[in-house]
Amino acid sequence: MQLSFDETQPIYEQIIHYLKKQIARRELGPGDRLPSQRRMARRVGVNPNTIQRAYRELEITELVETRRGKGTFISQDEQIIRGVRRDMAREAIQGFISEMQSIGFSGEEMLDKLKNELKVREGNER
Amino acid sequence: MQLSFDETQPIYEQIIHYLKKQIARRELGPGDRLPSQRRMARRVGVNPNTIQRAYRELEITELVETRRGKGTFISQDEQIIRGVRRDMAREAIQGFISEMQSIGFSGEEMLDKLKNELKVREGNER
Amino acid sequence: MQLSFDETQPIYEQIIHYLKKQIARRELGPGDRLPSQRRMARRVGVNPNTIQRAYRELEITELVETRRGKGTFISQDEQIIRGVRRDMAREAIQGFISEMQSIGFSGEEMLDKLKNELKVREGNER
Amino acid sequence: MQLSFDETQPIYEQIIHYLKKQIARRELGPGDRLPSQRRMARRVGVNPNTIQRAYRELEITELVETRRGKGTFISQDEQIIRGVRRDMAREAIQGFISEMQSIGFSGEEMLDKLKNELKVREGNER
DNA sequence: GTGGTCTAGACCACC
DNA sequence: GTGGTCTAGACCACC
Repeated sequence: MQLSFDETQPIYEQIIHYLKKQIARRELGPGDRLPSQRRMARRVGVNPNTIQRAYRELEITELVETRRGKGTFISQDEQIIRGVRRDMAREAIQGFISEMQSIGFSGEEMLDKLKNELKVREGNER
Repeated sequence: MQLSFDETQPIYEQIIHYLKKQIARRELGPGDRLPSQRRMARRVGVNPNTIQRAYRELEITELVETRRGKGTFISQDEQIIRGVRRDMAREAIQGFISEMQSIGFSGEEMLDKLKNELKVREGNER
Repeated sequence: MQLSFDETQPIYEQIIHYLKKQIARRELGPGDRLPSQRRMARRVGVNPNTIQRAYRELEITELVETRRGKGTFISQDEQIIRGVRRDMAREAIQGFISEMQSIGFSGEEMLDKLKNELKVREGNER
Repeated sequence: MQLSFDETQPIYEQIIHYLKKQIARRELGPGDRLPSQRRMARRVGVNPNTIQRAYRELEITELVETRRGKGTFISQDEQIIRGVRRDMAREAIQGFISEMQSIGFSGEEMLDKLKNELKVREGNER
C-alpha cells in the first residue's frame, strides 16, 4: 500500500480508496476481518486516529461493520460488496470521458489512444 | 468556469487545471492575455492571492509569463503549448488504466466498458 | 540570522539565501530538520506565510522536503546538497567577473584588487 | 542595455546601475548629455516616469545635473566621476568576499577559483 | 489598472 | 505542534 503524503487528498481517503480496491478485486470478501486499527496504523505508518476515521467512513456507507471488542469486518451483504466494483468502474470511466472531452478529444480518439497505450504496454511485458 | 469548492483539491489547483484545459482546447493560445489576477478573482469568487498562486505555478512550468504592470500571458513557445494537450491526455489515460487495473479489469474489459459508455451517450444525444 | 529589511530583495528570498549558505557551509546537512515555519517566523520576526513561501521554493528545487505534520527537512540526496556550495560559488564568481568587466577591469586587475583587499583584511585581523 | 523585468530589483535602479557603469567605463564623461527622458524611455521600453525617477536619484548623489529645458548632464566634478569607478569596484569586491566567506571559502580558495575561471574564459576566447 | 510582497489570522489534516 | 490553504487587506513598482 502506497500513500502519497505530499498529495492533497487526505490520508484517510487514500486508505478508504485502497480498501475499496481490495474489495473490488475480491481480495477482501464478505465477513473478512480488517486488520485492527493499531495494526493497520503501524503497517501504513500513520496515526491510529487516521485509520479510525477511514474505518468510520466505511461504516457509514455500510461497507464494513464494527463489532466492539471483536474488530472491523467486511459487510455480509453481497449486494453492497458487488456494487463496489461496479461503482468504482463507473466512476473511473465517467471521469476519464469527461476529462478527455474537456481537453478536446472525441470518443473515437479516446478509444484509439487507449488501445494504443494498452498495445504499448502489452509489448513491454513480453 | 466551475469550481467545486467541496472537493479536496485546492482551489488554486482547480484553477490551474481549468486553464490548462483551455490551453489544450486551444481556447487560449500563445501570447494571449489571461484575465488580470483581480478580475479573475472576482469572476471566480475567490481571493486574488489564490489566483496569484495559480498563475505563479503556471509560470514556474513556463506555461505563462507575467510582466509587471502589464499582465499575465500564455507562453509564446509553441512547443510548450502543444505539449499541454498531449501531457494531459497521457496523464488521463495512464490514470484510467492504472485505476481500472487496480480494481481488477483487463485491457479488453476496459475497452469494452468504454465503448459501451460512449455508445450509451451517443444514443442519449440523438 | 540577519535580514536587511531595507533592501530591495524580498524577505523570502533572503531567507532562502540564508538557508542555502547554511547548507553550503554544512551547518545544515542531509536529513536535518529546519525550524518549524512558526518558530522560524518568530525568530526572524516575520509572518509565517513568508517563511512558508521560502520553504516552498526550496522544496521546488528539491533542497528540502516537507512532511505534513512532521516538519521540513533537508534533502537526503547528497548530490543535491553537495551541489549547493558549488553552484553558489559559481554564481558569485560569474557575477563578480561580469560586474568588474562591466566597469572596465581586466582579469589581471580583478585579481590584483582582490589580493589587495584580502591582504588588508588579513592585516586588520592581527 | 538589458533589463530583467522579472527580477526583484526595481527597473529604475537597474537603469541607475547601467548608467553608473557607463560612467565608470568612461563612455559617459563630465559634461556629457544623457539621452532625454522620453528618448531613453523609448529605447529601454519603459514608461518615462521610470526614467525620471532614475535621473532624479542620480541627481541627488550629484552624479548628474538637470538644467531645465536643456536636459540632463553628467557632473563636471572630476572627483565625483572618478569616484564612481572606485566605489563600484570596492562594492563588488567586498560583496564577493563576503559572499564567498559566507559559503565557507578562504581567501586562498577565492583567488584560486577566480584565477581558474579567468583562465577558462581566456581559453574560450582564443 | 497590473503584478509582487507581506501581514494577521482563520481553519484543516495529521501528529 | 506541524505544514497547507485561504481570506482580507495594505503597500509597492510600473503602466
